Amino acid sequence: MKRRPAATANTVNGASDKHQRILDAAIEVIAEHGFFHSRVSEIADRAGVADGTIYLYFKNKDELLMAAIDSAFHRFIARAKTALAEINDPREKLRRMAFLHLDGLGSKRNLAVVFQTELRHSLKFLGHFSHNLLVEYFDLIKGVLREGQEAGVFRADLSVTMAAHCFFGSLDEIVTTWILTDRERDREHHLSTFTDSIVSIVLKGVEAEA
Amino acid sequence: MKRRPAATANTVNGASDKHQRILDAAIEVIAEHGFFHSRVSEIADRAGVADGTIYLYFKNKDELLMAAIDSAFHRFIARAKTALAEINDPREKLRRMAFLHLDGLGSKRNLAVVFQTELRHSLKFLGHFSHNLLVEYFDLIKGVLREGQEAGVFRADLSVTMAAHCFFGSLDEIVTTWILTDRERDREHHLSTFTDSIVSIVLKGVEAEA
Amino acid sequence: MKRRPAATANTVNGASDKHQRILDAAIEVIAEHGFFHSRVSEIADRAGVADGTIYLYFKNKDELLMAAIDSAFHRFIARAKTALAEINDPREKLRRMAFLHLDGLGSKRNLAVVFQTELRHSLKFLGHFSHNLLVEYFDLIKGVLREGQEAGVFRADLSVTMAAHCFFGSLDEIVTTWILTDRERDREHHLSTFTDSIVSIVLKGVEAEA
Amino acid sequence: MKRRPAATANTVNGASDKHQRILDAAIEVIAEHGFFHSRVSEIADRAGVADGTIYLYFKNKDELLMAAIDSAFHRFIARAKTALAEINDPREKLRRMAFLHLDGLGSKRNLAVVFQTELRHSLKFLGHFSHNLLVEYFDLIKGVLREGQEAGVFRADLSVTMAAHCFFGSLDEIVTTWILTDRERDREHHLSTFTDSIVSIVLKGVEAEA
DNA sequence: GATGAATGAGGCTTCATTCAT
DNA sequence: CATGAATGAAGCCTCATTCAT
Repeated sequence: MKRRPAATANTVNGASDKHQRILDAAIEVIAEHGFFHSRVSEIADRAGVADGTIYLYFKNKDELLMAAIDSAFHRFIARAKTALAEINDPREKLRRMAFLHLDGLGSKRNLAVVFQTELRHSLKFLGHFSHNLLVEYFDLIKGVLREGQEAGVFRADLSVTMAAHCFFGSLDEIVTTWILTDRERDREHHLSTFTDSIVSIVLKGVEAEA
Repeated sequence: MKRRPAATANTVNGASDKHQRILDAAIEVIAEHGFFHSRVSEIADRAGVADGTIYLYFKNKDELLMAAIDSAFHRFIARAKTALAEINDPREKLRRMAFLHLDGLGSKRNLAVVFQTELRHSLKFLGHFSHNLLVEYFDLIKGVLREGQEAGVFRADLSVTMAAHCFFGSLDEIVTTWILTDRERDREHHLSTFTDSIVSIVLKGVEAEA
Repeated sequence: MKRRPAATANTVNGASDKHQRILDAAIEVIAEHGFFHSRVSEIADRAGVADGTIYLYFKNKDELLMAAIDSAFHRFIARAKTALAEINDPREKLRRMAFLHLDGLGSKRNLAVVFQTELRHSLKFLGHFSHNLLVEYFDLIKGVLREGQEAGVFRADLSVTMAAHCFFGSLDEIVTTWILTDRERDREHHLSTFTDSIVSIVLKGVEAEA
Repeated sequence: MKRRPAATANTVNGASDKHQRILDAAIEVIAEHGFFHSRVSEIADRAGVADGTIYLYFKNKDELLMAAIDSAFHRFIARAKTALAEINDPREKLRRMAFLHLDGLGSKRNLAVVFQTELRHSLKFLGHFSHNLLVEYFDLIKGVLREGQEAGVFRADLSVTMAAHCFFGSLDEIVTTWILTDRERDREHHLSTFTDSIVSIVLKGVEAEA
């Protein structure tokens, strides 16, 4: 493609992957100003490239912002998948997912802000790529729940889908609240601290009677 | 001297409450286009007033949109409060709140769209009124949970705040998924249908051992 | 149409017809800079309106420029039609048309510049309205030629269309040359001065043998 | 030190005359998009060279486009000159010029489009080289007309300049109309078909009485 | 109170041109 | 000589807001 360098061109020699630098800058700017108040020129600035360079890598502003969110989401999910592969006990898997969710977002506030305030936006108003990723994440959760049911450790009488909503919704809600908390000090409570409280409730909700 | 008409001026002679008509139009338009893509002129159109008239009732676009969301949120909460007053059993209260939440949003799709896609936005980027309302809603939930703990029907070992997050988060998540579902047919499942599934999980999660 | 004042709104009370003022300014600017180097902001300036006002009257830059050319062309043709109505002799009609063509453009250099340098452009690359007007002008010429053939004063053996091309082409060529002549003095020869020379040739070319 | 390769450098070993390939590509692109909408990168594409290479052969975009038009115009005139040298009768010369004009453009539609829609533009807004070529073409015509007057076969009472305008203008007008005609079928009438009709009129207009 | 024509600041995007390789 | 990724200036257009009627 003339006038469009391959997205992965410089990835190998790690040197100056503008593509990635632009994506990172975009996440930063979106976190600060929100989707629709993010200016292309500011993203270019932070990525250390000229305004026009953005358009060598992305068709337009919306595609850039979408790509930034998608890309971050993608890496978020990939990490979860890898981590789960090493665990067997469904209850432990669930606990681990909760921890990864809270820790992953808790350690990257910008990313968390974007996920909690802009992701739904992009789902409703922009594109469909993110939607597939969300489905993938849900499938991951549902898979664990199903395993648990088959292993007899999770209640067989409840809808896996509903349980997944409860699990994800609870985590999501905690993160949102954390994001909206302005007080620096409160944030230091490291989001992942809440893992046990949440898991304690949801797990008991889904566990089969002893 | 331009004066801003009292918000309730025409409410009495129900005839032409432009204030409310503008707020309703705003919710509609936000639901369709999102917060930052909503044009003042379109809101004016739908409310059947001139562009300039908007500014007799609201200071600027952001205040109008905030007011629209706040007003809708306010009515949403007021209904919940009223309904709860008639119930005693904490478990029944929780079940009732879940139903009201799902039914209230399930029967006004526009409102639901705004709540699920724009409310966080406004919480993070705009003002603080909605934030207070959200706190109020959470307090309502927490109040019920605390009552339950005192009555010995809810586990005493868990954080009321965390439990509230799980409860609200689960409901919120269901609504979001419903919103993002394009298929007309699926929507007909009336959101409130899911009440029992959700409550079954969360309630068991928070209930004290029999 | 909301947000679009009727094009003829103020025409009656002659006062401040912005629509026309913008069109006139556009012709001026196009004559100076050419179609694609005309800036909307400069047209707005000369018309004494804000940049945004242009867009209350025209959909976009191209539509404005096209409208300017079309409008001028339209008035040019209307004048020719009126004048011809008073004349009977086909030869005299032809002579009159030549004079009007040369005098009309010779007295409005800006208009002439636009017609000779931009009209073909707009015919090929932009829209189709001008094309219809050009056809109309040709029909006017052809009508005169046909009358002359029927009256026996013009050669019956030649294609009216070809003759019309010769007549129009000759005039058009003279105007173009005049336009491209930079020397002020030469221009003072009043374009219409050439009427007789041209008519002498073309008329003899089309006249029936005595 | 970047050096500009001699325009004829590679012409000898006919192999890779980039200079000419760029000029040809330019004519193509201008014909399609018009002068100001032609992109350097598209011309480079079609010439099969990199964008930057253009600047090894031409100072800037305008010079390239001008050169393309000039070069094509030059070859057009050269052919006419050569052909005329073989003919003696002024009337026959005129007829021959008309044929060459119509046939030359009729067989290269792209070239014709550029001549009819962009040449005036470049004359008015760009440079002066083409202007000299146009003068040369006119001198060619005027020379023939003067010969004819001296030989007593053309009217002595008319301005050679005016007659030249009529001759050129008539041909030019036919070509323009042909260009603007979209219908493939009509074009197949081979522009040169019109030679006799045109010559019949103009020649009679300029011929001396028998 | 109500109107809606007018305003003009601000941002996305294009594309001619450069220069390190 | 040739490349093509990168640059950054420049301009069209939108739309929140004002104010004369």
